[in-house]
Amino acid sequence: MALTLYNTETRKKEQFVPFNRENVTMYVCGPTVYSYAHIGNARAAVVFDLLFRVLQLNYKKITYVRNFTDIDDKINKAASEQNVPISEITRHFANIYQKDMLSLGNLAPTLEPKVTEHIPQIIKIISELIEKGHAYEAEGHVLFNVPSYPEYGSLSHRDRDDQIAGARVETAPFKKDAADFVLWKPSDDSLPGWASPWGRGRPGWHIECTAMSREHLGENFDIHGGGQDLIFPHHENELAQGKCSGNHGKYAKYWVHNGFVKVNGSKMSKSLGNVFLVHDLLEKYPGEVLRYCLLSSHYRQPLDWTDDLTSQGQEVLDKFYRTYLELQQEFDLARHSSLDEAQPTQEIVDALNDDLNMSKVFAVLHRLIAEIRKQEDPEIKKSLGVSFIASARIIGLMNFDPEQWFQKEKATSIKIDELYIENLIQERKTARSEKNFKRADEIRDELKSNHIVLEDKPDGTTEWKIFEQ
RNA sequence: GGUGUCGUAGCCAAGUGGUAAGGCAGAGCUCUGCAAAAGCUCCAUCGCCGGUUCAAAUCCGGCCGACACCUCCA
Repeated sequence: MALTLYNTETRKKEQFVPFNRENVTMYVCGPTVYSYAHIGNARAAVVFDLLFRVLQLNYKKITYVRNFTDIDDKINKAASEQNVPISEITRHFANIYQKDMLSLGNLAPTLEPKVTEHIPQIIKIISELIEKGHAYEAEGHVLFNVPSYPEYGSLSHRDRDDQIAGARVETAPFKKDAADFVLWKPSDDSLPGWASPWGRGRPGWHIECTAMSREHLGENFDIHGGGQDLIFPHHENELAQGKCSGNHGKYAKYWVHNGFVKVNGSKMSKSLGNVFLVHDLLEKYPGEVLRYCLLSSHYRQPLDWTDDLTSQGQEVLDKFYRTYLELQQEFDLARHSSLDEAQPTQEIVDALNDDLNMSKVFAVLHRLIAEIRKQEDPEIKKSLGVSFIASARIIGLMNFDPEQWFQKEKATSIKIDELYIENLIQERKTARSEKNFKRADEIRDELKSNHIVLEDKPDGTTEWKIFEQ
């Protein structure tokens, strides 16, 4: 089955046909780096990482660009509050972002360009826009003139006339049209700025993505991604700039947008104090659990972040790793190269190609587990097992050695005295061999009251793990 | 006011015309000294009302409800 994607611009699921099969291009709006990434930022990163992986299943070479926005008024504000240069803030949080995204099992994009490294390209595009009559200078600002581009609104499907009625628009007096937006704004001495034909200043919000996508992917590229909130005005404006400057074309061929993360049914916002930071969540859950949760509903649907969701994620991942562990113990998979060469099953690939149908993917993974469990022929079992692991890995899960996975769980939260636990396990073993089940149960209970649960394995050993609450 | 998205079991979530995938939780049984794991079994008629059709969760209309964007935001 060929890859199909839902295109925001046409509002349809379309078959994906790249401009160039030899180099598929994708640009995704990355973070503005002035604080920690929250779980909503993470969703976008995970969704497009998944798409990156799916593209790799279909094509040899993918160029995936995800930018860092490192010049922005929020950054300026943070920098002046802390009395440090903006680069100190942006470098710090860009680093954290990269680490957090890695923890979630995301592959690194091909390129991660920064806005401040593309000022000349930005100035060039703005100059082109002015030359072609799509932009004008006013009081040190340069603005894009929306009426000069009749197709404006084609991406977000908004009719300008209908918008104005109830919208809370504060119009700057120097705008020719209320919808005009800033391409370049002046900086006084207290603000970061760059020399330009219009004086010292800094870029507006949307122009950077036009410049960076053009620099690294060309004037036309295949996929443009981001969160749903970016459709308007960010992507609409970006598209206008892209099509009105340089040569003409489609700009981006497929616009793909992921849905929002909600928290207990309502929007995540600072004022409600319900913003979950990836950084904090990683203290409590393995990155793969968070990844599972983020992938558990279709990427275009809203995702409600709840305790139920994370505990379900933990259960499912444990089940996956339990299967992996059994396979590992039976076949010593790590010793063989079979794992590295293994491919996901065709059914999984088809589900992914169908606009990233993750529910189908998980259904197949669970079915594979059941088949593995029941399979008695070792050769068939091994082959199923290898397919299962390869299939889970293609979506960015099962990157840990299974023993490491369960070991890691032990290490989280709650302070543990391993020696104390091991001693009690020994004592219980002795008690059990003497049929002193009363004492054996006492030990189980005692550990249980300390959040430790014991599991007797078929081979006679006893393992322990921590349970919450 | 404009523009969209959505409403499927306790929870998560597919399915978009032919009589409801999967998972989590739960219940029962098997196995196990106990517990866990594993296996088997059970657990919905798809927000409401009306229409189209031989046939609708799936198409159309109306209503109710939730959410988002139109302002910085993934």
